[in-house]
Amino acid sequence: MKEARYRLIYRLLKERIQQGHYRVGDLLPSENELCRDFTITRTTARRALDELVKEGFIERTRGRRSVVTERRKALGLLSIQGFSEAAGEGVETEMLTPPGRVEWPRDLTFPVSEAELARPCIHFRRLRKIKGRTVMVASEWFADAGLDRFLQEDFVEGSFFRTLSRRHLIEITRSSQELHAMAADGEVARLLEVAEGAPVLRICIKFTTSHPLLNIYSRLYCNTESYPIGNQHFY
Amino acid sequence: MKEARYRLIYRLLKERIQQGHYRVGDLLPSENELCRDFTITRTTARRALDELVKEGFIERTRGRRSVVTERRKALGLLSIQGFSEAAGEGVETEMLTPPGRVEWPRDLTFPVSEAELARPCIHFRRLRKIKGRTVMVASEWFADAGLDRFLQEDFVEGSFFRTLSRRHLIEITRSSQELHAMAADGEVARLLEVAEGAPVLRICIKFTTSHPLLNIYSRLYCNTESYPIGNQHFY
DNA sequence: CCCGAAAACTTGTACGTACAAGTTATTTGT
DNA sequence: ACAAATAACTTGTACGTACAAGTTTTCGGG
Repeated sequence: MKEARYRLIYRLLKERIQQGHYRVGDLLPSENELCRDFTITRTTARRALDELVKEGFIERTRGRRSVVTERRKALGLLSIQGFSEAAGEGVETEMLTPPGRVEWPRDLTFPVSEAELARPCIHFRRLRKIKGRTVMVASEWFADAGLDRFLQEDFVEGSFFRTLSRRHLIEITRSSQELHAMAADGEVARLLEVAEGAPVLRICIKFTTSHPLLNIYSRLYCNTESYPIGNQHFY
Repeated sequence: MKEARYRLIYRLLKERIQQGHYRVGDLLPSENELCRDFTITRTTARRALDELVKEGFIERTRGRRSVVTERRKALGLLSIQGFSEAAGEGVETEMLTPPGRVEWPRDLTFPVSEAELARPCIHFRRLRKIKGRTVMVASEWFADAGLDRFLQEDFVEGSFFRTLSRRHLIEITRSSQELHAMAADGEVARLLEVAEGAPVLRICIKFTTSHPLLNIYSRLYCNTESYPIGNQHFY
Protein backbone atom coordinates (compact mmCIF):
# COMPACT_ATOMS: atom_id res chain seq x y z
CA MET A 1 0.00 0.00 0.00
CA LYS A 2 1.43 3.36 -1.03
CA GLU A 3 2.18 5.83 1.72
CA ALA A 4 -0.35 8.63 1.93
CA ARG A 5 0.85 12.09 1.03
CA TYR A 6 -0.03 13.61 4.41
CA ARG A 7 1.81 10.75 6.05
CA LEU A 8 5.02 11.69 4.26
CA ILE A 9 4.79 15.35 5.28
CA TYR A 10 4.03 14.20 8.82
CA ARG A 11 7.13 12.00 8.87
CA LEU A 12 9.35 14.74 7.49
CA LEU A 13 8.20 17.27 10.06
CA LYS A 14 8.44 14.73 12.87
CA GLU A 15 11.99 13.87 11.93
CA ARG A 16 12.94 17.53 11.87
CA ILE A 17 11.59 17.89 15.38
CA GLN A 18 13.28 14.72 16.59
CA GLN A 19 16.59 15.70 15.05
CA GLY A 20 16.49 19.08 16.71
CA HIS A 21 15.96 21.11 13.55
CA TYR A 22 12.93 22.47 15.32
CA ARG A 23 13.20 22.65 19.11
CA VAL A 24 10.65 22.89 21.88
CA GLY A 25 9.05 26.33 21.66
CA ASP A 26 9.95 26.84 18.00
CA LEU A 27 7.30 27.70 15.43
CA LEU A 28 6.68 25.38 12.50
CA PRO A 29 6.15 26.79 8.99
CA SER A 30 2.61 28.05 8.43
CA GLU A 31 0.14 25.85 6.60
CA ASN A 32 0.40 27.96 3.47
CA GLU A 33 4.20 27.74 3.53
CA LEU A 34 3.96 23.97 3.79
CA CYS A 35 1.57 24.02 0.81
CA ARG A 36 4.14 25.91 -1.25
CA ASP A 37 7.16 23.91 -0.12
CA PHE A 38 5.63 20.48 -0.65
CA THR A 39 3.16 21.31 -3.43
CA ILE A 40 0.13 20.13 -1.52
CA THR A 41 -3.21 21.63 -0.56
CA ARG A 42 -4.04 22.98 2.85
CA THR A 43 -6.22 19.96 3.53
CA THR A 44 -3.17 17.71 3.28
CA ALA A 45 -0.92 20.04 5.26
CA ARG A 46 -3.50 20.24 8.02
CA ARG A 47 -3.90 16.47 8.08
CA ALA A 48 -0.16 16.09 8.65
CA LEU A 49 -0.19 18.68 11.42
CA ASP A 50 -3.23 17.02 13.01
CA GLU A 51 -1.20 13.85 13.23
CA LEU A 52 1.63 15.67 15.00
CA VAL A 53 -0.85 17.14 17.47
CA LYS A 54 -2.30 13.72 18.17
CA GLU A 55 1.15 12.36 18.96
CA GLY A 56 1.99 15.27 21.18
CA PHE A 57 4.77 16.84 19.10
CA ILE A 58 3.08 20.19 18.52
CA GLU A 59 0.26 22.38 19.78
CA ARG A 60 -1.86 24.65 17.66
CA THR A 61 -3.79 27.84 18.35
CA ARG A 62 -6.04 29.71 16.00
CA GLY A 63 -4.22 32.62 14.42
CA ARG A 64 -0.83 31.35 15.59
CA ARG A 65 1.56 28.94 13.98
CA SER A 66 2.12 25.48 15.40
CA VAL A 67 4.46 25.36 18.38
CA VAL A 68 6.75 22.43 19.13
CA THR A 69 6.01 21.01 22.58
CA GLU A 70 7.61 18.67 25.08
CA ARG A 71 6.16 15.32 24.04
CA ARG A 72 6.55 13.55 27.37
CA LYS A 73 3.72 15.62 28.78
CA ALA A 74 1.32 13.99 26.37
CA LEU A 75 2.40 10.45 27.17
CA GLY A 76 0.76 10.25 30.58
CA LEU A 77 3.38 7.85 31.86
CA LEU A 78 3.80 7.25 35.51
CA SER A 79 6.58 9.37 36.91
CA ILE A 80 7.90 10.49 40.23
CA GLN A 81 5.90 13.50 41.32
CA GLY A 82 8.17 16.50 41.48
CA PHE A 83 10.96 14.82 39.57
CA SER A 84 10.95 16.40 36.14
CA GLU A 85 9.29 19.47 37.64
CA ALA A 86 12.15 20.17 40.03
CA ALA A 87 14.63 19.37 37.26
CA GLY A 88 18.19 20.21 38.14
CA GLU A 89 17.33 21.14 41.70
CA GLY A 90 18.74 18.32 43.76
CA VAL A 91 17.60 15.81 41.17
CA GLU A 92 20.18 13.39 39.89
CA THR A 93 20.50 10.09 38.10
CA GLU A 94 23.30 7.70 38.88
CA MET A 95 24.29 4.94 36.47
CA LEU A 96 24.62 1.88 38.67
CA THR A 97 25.27 -0.69 35.96
CA PRO A 98 26.26 0.83 32.60
CA PRO A 99 24.71 -0.57 29.41
CA GLY A 100 26.15 -3.97 28.56
CA ARG A 101 25.23 -7.41 27.33
CA VAL A 102 23.67 -9.89 29.71
CA GLU A 103 21.68 -13.11 29.51
CA TRP A 104 17.97 -12.57 29.03
CA PRO A 105 16.33 -12.71 32.50
CA ARG A 106 13.77 -15.44 33.12
CA ASP A 107 10.82 -13.40 34.24
CA LEU A 108 10.26 -9.95 32.80
CA THR A 109 6.54 -10.06 33.69
CA PHE A 110 5.71 -9.68 29.99
CA PRO A 111 6.49 -12.42 27.46
CA VAL A 112 9.56 -11.82 25.28
CA SER A 113 9.25 -12.85 21.62
CA GLU A 114 11.44 -15.48 19.97
CA ALA A 115 12.88 -12.86 17.64
CA GLU A 116 14.02 -10.84 20.63
CA LEU A 117 15.42 -13.83 22.50
CA ALA A 118 17.45 -14.70 19.39
CA ARG A 119 19.44 -11.49 19.88
CA PRO A 120 21.70 -10.45 22.71
CA CYS A 121 20.12 -8.64 25.64
CA ILE A 122 21.26 -5.19 26.66
CA HIS A 123 20.73 -4.14 30.23
CA PHE A 124 21.48 -1.18 32.44
CA ARG A 125 20.45 -0.01 35.87
CA ARG A 126 20.15 3.46 37.29
CA LEU A 127 19.38 5.17 40.59
CA ARG A 128 17.18 8.23 40.73
CA LYS A 129 17.74 10.59 43.61
CA ILE A 130 16.02 13.68 44.89
CA LYS A 131 18.01 15.81 47.34
CA GLY A 132 20.44 12.97 47.93
CA ARG A 133 17.63 10.55 48.80
CA THR A 134 17.32 7.53 46.48
CA VAL A 135 13.70 7.25 45.40
CA MET A 136 13.91 4.75 42.57
CA VAL A 137 15.95 1.87 41.18
CA ALA A 138 15.33 1.50 37.44
CA SER A 139 16.42 -1.53 35.43
CA GLU A 140 15.97 -1.81 31.69
CA TRP A 141 16.32 -4.75 29.32
CA PHE A 142 15.94 -4.82 25.55
CA ALA A 143 17.14 -6.72 22.51
CA ASP A 144 20.23 -5.51 20.68
CA ALA A 145 18.37 -4.65 17.50
CA GLY A 146 21.33 -3.18 15.70
CA LEU A 147 21.37 0.18 17.38
CA ASP A 148 25.05 0.66 16.61
CA ARG A 149 27.22 2.33 19.11
CA PHE A 150 24.38 2.38 21.62
CA LEU A 151 26.62 1.02 24.34
CA GLN A 152 29.20 3.74 23.77
CA GLU A 153 26.83 6.69 23.56
CA ASP A 154 25.95 9.07 26.34
CA PHE A 155 22.24 9.68 26.77
CA VAL A 156 20.73 12.80 25.22
CA GLU A 157 20.04 15.12 28.14
CA GLY A 158 20.41 12.13 30.41
CA SER A 159 17.25 10.57 29.01
CA PHE A 160 17.07 7.10 27.51
CA PHE A 161 13.86 7.81 25.59
CA ARG A 162 15.16 11.08 24.23
CA THR A 163 18.22 9.22 22.99
CA LEU A 164 16.01 6.75 21.15
CA SER A 165 13.93 9.55 19.66
CA ARG A 166 16.65 12.00 18.68
CA ARG A 167 19.43 9.69 17.63
CA HIS A 168 17.54 6.67 16.36
CA LEU A 169 14.14 8.20 15.48
CA ILE A 170 12.38 5.53 17.53
CA GLU A 171 9.20 6.47 19.37
CA ILE A 172 7.16 4.73 22.03
CA THR A 173 3.94 3.47 20.47
CA ARG A 174 2.46 1.53 23.33
CA SER A 175 3.04 0.60 26.95
CA SER A 176 1.68 -1.93 29.38
CA GLN A 177 2.42 -1.82 33.03
CA GLU A 178 1.84 -3.81 36.15
CA LEU A 179 2.03 -2.49 39.68
CA HIS A 180 2.81 -4.35 42.88
CA ALA A 181 3.11 -3.13 46.42
CA MET A 182 5.66 -5.36 48.09
CA ALA A 183 8.07 -5.67 50.96
CA ALA A 184 11.61 -4.56 50.08
CA ASP A 185 14.03 -7.47 49.98
CA GLY A 186 17.76 -7.26 50.79
CA GLU A 187 19.23 -5.59 47.72
CA VAL A 188 16.32 -3.28 46.96
CA ALA A 189 16.16 -2.22 50.61
CA ARG A 190 19.88 -1.44 50.58
CA LEU A 191 19.71 0.58 47.36
CA LEU A 192 16.59 2.49 48.40
CA GLU A 193 18.02 2.97 51.92
CA VAL A 194 14.93 1.60 53.62
CA ALA A 195 14.46 -1.15 56.21
CA GLU A 196 14.05 -4.68 54.91
CA GLY A 197 10.37 -5.42 54.64
CA ALA A 198 9.42 -1.77 54.17
CA PRO A 199 6.64 -1.32 51.58
CA VAL A 200 7.93 -0.36 48.14
CA LEU A 201 6.22 -0.04 44.78
CA ARG A 202 7.36 -2.26 41.94
CA ILE A 203 6.40 -1.17 38.42
CA CYS A 204 6.98 -3.53 35.51
CA ILE A 205 6.58 -1.93 32.10
CA LYS A 206 6.76 -3.13 28.56
CA PHE A 207 7.30 -0.31 26.08
CA THR A 208 6.52 -1.16 22.48
CA THR A 209 8.30 1.09 20.01
CA SER A 210 8.09 2.04 16.36
CA HIS A 211 11.05 -0.30 15.78
CA PRO A 212 9.57 -3.78 15.30
CA LEU A 213 12.35 -5.58 17.16
CA LEU A 214 12.71 -3.14 20.00
CA ASN A 215 10.61 -3.53 23.11
CA ILE A 216 11.89 -2.12 26.34
CA TYR A 217 11.27 -4.10 29.48
CA SER A 218 11.51 -1.93 32.53
CA ARG A 219 11.45 -2.75 36.21
CA LEU A 220 11.27 0.03 38.74
CA TYR A 221 11.42 -0.16 42.52
CA CYS A 222 10.18 3.01 44.15
CA ASN A 223 10.27 4.38 47.65
CA THR A 224 6.99 6.30 47.62
CA GLU A 225 7.37 7.55 51.19
CA SER A 226 8.18 11.18 50.37
CA TYR A 227 7.75 11.25 46.60
CA PRO A 228 4.66 9.47 45.29
CA ILE A 229 4.37 8.14 41.76
CA GLY A 230 1.75 9.76 39.60
CA ASN A 231 0.52 10.82 36.22
CA GLN A 232 -2.12 12.74 34.32
CA HIS A 233 -4.41 11.88 31.48
CA PHE A 234 -6.41 13.89 29.01
CA TYR A 235 -9.19 12.31 27.05
CA MET B 1 -18.63 31.75 20.29
CA LYS B 2 -21.09 29.77 18.21
CA GLU B 3 -20.88 26.01 18.36
CA ALA B 4 -19.27 24.48 15.29
CA ARG B 5 -21.49 22.44 13.05
CA TYR B 6 -19.43 19.26 13.35
CA ARG B 7 -19.49 19.71 17.12
CA LEU B 8 -23.27 19.56 17.13
CA ILE B 9 -23.39 16.39 15.06
CA TYR B 10 -20.72 14.93 17.33
CA ARG B 11 -22.78 15.73 20.43
CA LEU B 12 -25.93 14.28 18.94
CA LEU B 13 -24.27 11.02 18.00
CA LYS B 14 -22.48 10.80 21.32
CA GLU B 15 -25.75 11.25 23.20
CA ARG B 16 -27.38 8.54 21.15
CA ILE B 17 -24.57 6.18 22.07
CA GLN B 18 -24.65 7.15 25.72
CA GLN B 19 -28.42 6.80 25.92
CA GLY B 20 -28.27 3.34 24.44
CA HIS B 21 -29.89 4.22 21.10
CA TYR B 22 -26.76 2.71 19.57
CA ARG B 23 -25.13 -0.05 21.59
CA VAL B 24 -21.67 -1.55 21.61
CA GLY B 25 -21.21 -3.41 18.33
CA ASP B 26 -23.91 -1.46 16.50
CA LEU B 27 -23.18 0.30 13.23
CA LEU B 28 -23.60 4.07 12.97
CA PRO B 29 -25.24 5.62 9.88
CA SER B 30 -22.86 5.91 6.95
CA GLU B 31 -21.21 9.25 6.23
CA ASN B 32 -23.49 9.85 3.27
CA GLU B 33 -26.57 9.13 5.37
CA LEU B 34 -25.39 11.62 7.96
CA CYS B 35 -24.91 14.15 5.15
CA ARG B 36 -28.51 13.68 4.06
CA ASP B 37 -30.01 13.62 7.55
CA PHE B 38 -28.23 16.71 8.84
CA THR B 39 -27.76 18.58 5.56
CA ILE B 40 -24.00 18.77 5.85
CA THR B 41 -21.08 17.82 3.64
CA ARG B 42 -18.99 14.73 4.11
CA THR B 43 -16.13 16.86 5.45
CA THR B 44 -18.30 17.90 8.37
CA ALA B 45 -19.70 14.43 8.97
CA ARG B 46 -16.20 12.98 8.99
CA ARG B 47 -14.98 15.64 11.40
CA ALA B 48 -17.74 14.67 13.84
CA LEU B 49 -16.91 10.98 13.52
CA ASP B 50 -13.20 11.72 13.97
CA GLU B 51 -14.05 13.32 17.28
CA LEU B 52 -15.94 10.22 18.39
CA VAL B 53 -12.97 8.05 17.43
CA LYS B 54 -10.63 10.28 19.41
CA GLU B 55 -12.79 9.90 22.50
CA GLY B 56 -13.05 6.15 22.10
CA PHE B 57 -16.77 5.88 21.33
CA ILE B 58 -16.42 4.35 17.88
CA GLU B 59 -13.92 2.59 15.62
CA ARG B 60 -13.71 2.95 11.87
CA THR B 61 -12.49 0.70 9.09
CA ARG B 62 -12.22 1.51 5.42
CA GLY B 63 -15.20 0.18 3.54
CA ARG B 64 -17.14 -0.50 6.72
CA ARG B 65 -19.40 1.72 8.72
CA SER B 66 -18.37 3.03 12.12
CA VAL B 67 -18.80 0.55 14.96
CA VAL B 68 -19.70 1.55 18.51
CA THR B 69 -16.99 0.33 20.93
CA GLU B 70 -16.57 -0.12 24.65
CA ARG B 71 -15.09 3.21 25.68
CA ARG B 72 -13.31 2.02 28.79
CA LYS B 73 -10.71 0.30 26.65
CA ALA B 74 -9.53 3.64 25.35
CA LEU B 75 -9.23 5.27 28.75
CA GLY B 76 -6.07 3.51 29.84
CA LEU B 77 -7.01 3.72 33.48
CA LEU B 78 -5.33 1.57 36.04
CA SER B 79 -7.38 -1.50 36.78
CA ILE B 80 -7.04 -4.80 38.48
CA GLN B 81 -5.48 -7.25 36.04
CA GLY B 82 -7.97 -9.96 35.27
CA PHE B 83 -10.88 -8.10 36.81
CA SER B 84 -12.98 -6.90 33.91
CA GLU B 85 -11.55 -9.74 31.83
CA ALA B 86 -12.87 -12.45 34.13
CA ALA B 87 -16.17 -10.55 34.46
CA GLY B 88 -18.85 -12.53 36.16
CA GLU B 89 -16.57 -15.40 37.03
CA GLY B 90 -16.04 -15.09 40.73
CA VAL B 91 -15.83 -11.32 40.45
CA GLU B 92 -18.08 -9.30 42.71
CA THR B 93 -18.51 -5.85 44.10
CA GLU B 94 -19.92 -5.31 47.57
CA MET B 95 -21.33 -1.97 48.64
CA LEU B 96 -19.79 -1.36 52.05
CA THR B 97 -21.14 2.13 52.66
CA PRO B 98 -24.01 3.10 50.34
CA PRO B 99 -24.03 6.58 48.77
CA GLY B 100 -24.89 9.25 51.33
CA ARG B 101 -23.96 12.72 52.51
CA VAL B 102 -20.89 13.19 54.65
CA GLU B 103 -18.61 16.02 55.71
CA TRP B 104 -15.90 16.78 53.14
CA PRO B 105 -12.75 14.90 54.26
CA ARG B 106 -9.71 16.97 55.13
CA ASP B 107 -7.15 15.45 52.82
CA LEU B 108 -8.21 14.10 49.45
CA THR B 109 -4.64 14.39 48.08
CA PHE B 110 -5.92 16.80 45.43
CA PRO B 111 -7.23 20.27 46.30
CA VAL B 112 -11.02 20.65 46.31
CA SER B 113 -12.41 23.90 44.89
CA GLU B 114 -14.46 26.38 46.92
CA ALA B 115 -17.44 25.79 44.65
CA GLU B 116 -17.31 22.11 45.47
CA LEU B 117 -16.85 22.64 49.21
CA ALA B 118 -19.91 24.90 49.16
CA ARG B 119 -22.05 21.88 48.27
CA PRO B 120 -22.70 18.73 50.27
CA CYS B 121 -20.30 15.83 49.80
CA ILE B 122 -21.51 12.45 48.62
CA HIS B 123 -19.51 9.42 49.58
CA PHE B 124 -19.67 5.69 49.15
CA ARG B 125 -17.34 2.77 49.68
CA ARG B 126 -17.15 -0.58 47.94
CA LEU B 127 -15.22 -3.81 48.17
CA ARG B 128 -14.01 -5.59 45.07
CA LYS B 129 -13.53 -9.31 45.32
CA ILE B 130 -12.14 -12.00 43.05
CA LYS B 131 -13.04 -15.57 43.96
CA GLY B 132 -14.12 -14.51 47.42
CA ARG B 133 -10.81 -12.76 48.08
CA THR B 134 -11.04 -9.00 48.68
CA VAL B 135 -8.51 -7.27 46.44
CA MET B 136 -9.56 -3.64 46.70
CA VAL B 137 -11.32 -1.14 48.93
CA ALA B 138 -12.61 1.78 46.87
CA SER B 139 -13.87 5.03 48.37
CA GLU B 140 -15.34 7.84 46.34
CA TRP B 141 -16.18 11.43 47.21
CA PHE B 142 -17.77 14.11 45.06
CA ALA B 143 -19.88 17.24 45.32
CA ASP B 144 -23.66 16.95 45.12
CA ALA B 145 -23.93 18.89 41.88
CA GLY B 146 -27.63 18.45 41.46
CA LEU B 147 -27.59 14.91 40.14
CA ASP B 148 -31.13 14.32 41.28
CA ARG B 149 -32.06 10.95 42.58
CA PHE B 150 -28.44 9.85 42.45
CA LEU B 151 -28.62 8.47 45.96
CA GLN B 152 -31.67 6.39 45.13
CA GLU B 153 -30.48 4.99 41.82
CA ASP B 154 -28.86 1.64 41.29
CA PHE B 155 -25.70 1.72 39.22
CA VAL B 156 -25.93 0.90 35.52
CA GLU B 157 -24.41 -2.55 35.14
CA GLY B 158 -22.88 -2.05 38.57
CA SER B 159 -20.59 0.66 37.23
CA PHE B 160 -20.42 4.15 38.69
CA PHE B 161 -18.91 5.64 35.54
CA ARG B 162 -21.44 3.99 33.27
CA THR B 163 -24.17 5.47 35.44
CA LEU B 164 -22.71 8.93 34.99
CA SER B 165 -22.40 8.44 31.24
CA ARG B 166 -25.72 6.78 30.45
CA ARG B 167 -28.01 8.51 32.89
CA HIS B 168 -26.40 11.90 33.25
CA LEU B 169 -24.38 12.17 30.03
CA ILE B 170 -21.26 13.03 32.01
CA GLU B 171 -17.91 11.82 30.73
CA ILE B 172 -14.45 11.69 32.26
CA THR B 173 -12.30 14.33 30.60
CA ARG B 174 -9.15 14.11 32.67
CA SER B 175 -7.59 12.19 35.53
CA SER B 176 -4.63 12.66 37.85
CA GLN B 177 -3.43 9.95 40.12
CA GLU B 178 -0.89 9.39 42.83
CA LEU B 179 0.44 6.04 43.94
CA HIS B 180 1.84 5.03 47.30
CA ALA B 181 3.14 1.72 48.53
CA MET B 182 2.37 1.61 52.23
CA ALA B 183 1.87 -0.64 55.22
CA ALA B 184 -1.76 -1.61 55.79
CA ASP B 185 -3.17 -0.02 58.94
CA GLY B 186 -5.89 -1.55 61.13
CA GLU B 187 -9.06 -0.99 59.13
CA VAL B 188 -7.54 -1.47 55.69
CA ALA B 189 -5.79 -4.64 56.86
CA ARG B 190 -9.06 -5.98 58.24
CA LEU B 191 -11.01 -5.21 55.03
CA LEU B 192 -8.33 -6.58 52.73
CA GLU B 193 -7.84 -9.58 55.01
CA VAL B 194 -4.08 -9.10 55.28
CA ALA B 195 -1.77 -8.77 58.25
CA GLU B 196 -1.32 -5.32 59.73
CA GLY B 197 1.78 -3.81 58.20
CA ALA B 198 1.51 -5.83 55.00
CA PRO B 199 2.41 -3.81 51.89
CA VAL B 200 -0.62 -2.46 50.05
CA LEU B 201 -0.99 -0.05 47.16
CA ARG B 202 -2.88 3.17 47.71
CA ILE B 203 -4.12 4.97 44.61
CA CYS B 204 -5.55 8.46 44.91
CA ILE B 205 -7.32 9.71 41.82
CA LYS B 206 -9.01 12.91 40.81
CA PHE B 207 -11.35 12.48 37.86
CA THR B 208 -12.33 15.67 36.11
CA THR B 209 -15.59 15.38 34.20
CA SER B 210 -17.50 17.21 31.50
CA HIS B 211 -19.70 18.61 34.28
CA PRO B 212 -17.92 21.71 35.61
CA LEU B 213 -18.89 21.10 39.24
CA LEU B 214 -18.29 17.39 39.30
CA ASN B 215 -14.88 16.02 40.13
CA ILE B 216 -14.63 12.56 41.56
CA TYR B 217 -12.06 11.98 44.27
CA SER B 218 -11.18 8.35 44.57
CA ARG B 219 -9.09 6.46 47.08
CA LEU B 220 -8.26 2.84 46.45
CA TYR B 221 -6.43 0.40 48.69
CA CYS B 222 -5.28 -2.67 46.82
CA ASN B 223 -3.89 -6.01 47.82
CA THR B 224 -1.60 -6.61 44.83
CA GLU B 225 -0.37 -9.97 46.10
CA SER B 226 -2.27 -12.18 43.66
CA TYR B 227 -3.84 -9.61 41.34
CA PRO B 228 -1.54 -6.79 40.27
CA ILE B 229 -2.80 -3.42 39.11
CA GLY B 230 -2.08 -2.53 35.51
CA ASN B 231 -3.03 -0.70 32.36
CA GLN B 232 -2.22 -0.19 28.72
CA HIS B 233 -1.57 2.85 26.60
CA PHE B 234 -1.65 3.54 22.90
CA TYR B 235 -0.04 6.63 21.52
C1' DC C 1 -28.22 -24.47 -3.85
C1' DC C 2 -23.61 -22.82 -3.82
C1' DC C 3 -19.80 -20.20 -5.45
C1' DG C 4 -17.49 -16.62 -7.93
C1' DA C 5 -17.89 -12.33 -10.48
C1' DA C 6 -19.89 -7.94 -10.67
C1' DA C 7 -22.21 -4.07 -8.74
C1' DA C 8 -23.22 -1.10 -5.03
C1' DC C 9 -21.80 0.88 -1.14
C1' DT C 10 -18.52 2.89 2.31
C1' DT C 11 -14.46 4.96 4.06
C1' DG C 12 -9.71 7.20 2.94
C1' DT C 13 -7.08 10.62 0.47
C1' DA C 14 -6.53 14.78 -2.13
C1' DC C 15 -7.81 18.42 -4.76
C1' DG C 16 -9.84 23.43 -4.66
C1' DT C 17 -12.58 27.54 -2.75
C1' DA C 18 -14.54 30.73 0.63
C1' DC C 19 -15.22 33.01 4.72
C1' DA C 20 -14.83 33.36 10.01
C1' DA C 21 -12.06 34.22 13.84
C1' DG C 22 -8.13 34.73 15.98
C1' DT C 23 -2.87 36.75 16.28
C1' DT C 24 0.96 39.53 14.72
C1' DA C 25 2.94 43.28 12.18
C1' DT C 26 2.34 47.78 10.26
C1' DT C 27 0.67 52.16 9.81
C1' DT C 28 -1.28 56.34 11.32
C1' DG C 29 -2.70 60.02 14.39
C1' DT C 30 -1.71 62.55 18.40
C1' DA D 1 7.56 58.24 21.12
C1' DC D 2 3.44 55.99 22.23
C1' DA D 3 -1.20 54.13 21.54
C1' DA D 4 -4.91 52.98 18.78
C1' DA D 5 -6.56 51.67 14.32
C1' DT D 6 -5.54 49.01 10.32
C1' DA D 7 -3.63 45.61 7.43
C1' DA D 8 -1.52 41.22 6.79
C1' DC D 9 -1.20 36.83 8.19
C1' DT D 10 -2.68 32.32 10.24
C1' DT D 11 -5.63 28.79 11.78
C1' DG D 12 -10.67 26.90 12.07
C1' DT D 13 -14.86 25.65 9.73
C1' DA D 14 -17.56 24.41 5.80
C1' DC D 15 -18.61 23.98 1.28
C1' DG D 16 -17.98 20.88 -3.11
C1' DT D 17 -15.68 17.32 -6.31
C1' DA D 18 -13.09 13.24 -7.68
C1' DC D 19 -10.95 9.03 -7.39
C1' DA D 20 -8.71 5.04 -4.62
C1' DA D 21 -9.27 1.19 -1.77
C1' DG D 22 -11.61 -1.46 0.95
C1' DT D 23 -16.39 -4.26 2.34
C1' DT D 24 -21.01 -5.87 1.60
C1' DT D 25 -24.69 -7.11 -1.33
C1' DT D 26 -26.56 -8.75 -5.55
C1' DC D 27 -26.73 -11.49 -9.46
C1' DG D 28 -25.84 -15.17 -12.70
C1' DG D 29 -23.82 -19.59 -14.10
C1' DG D 30 -22.92 -24.17 -12.97
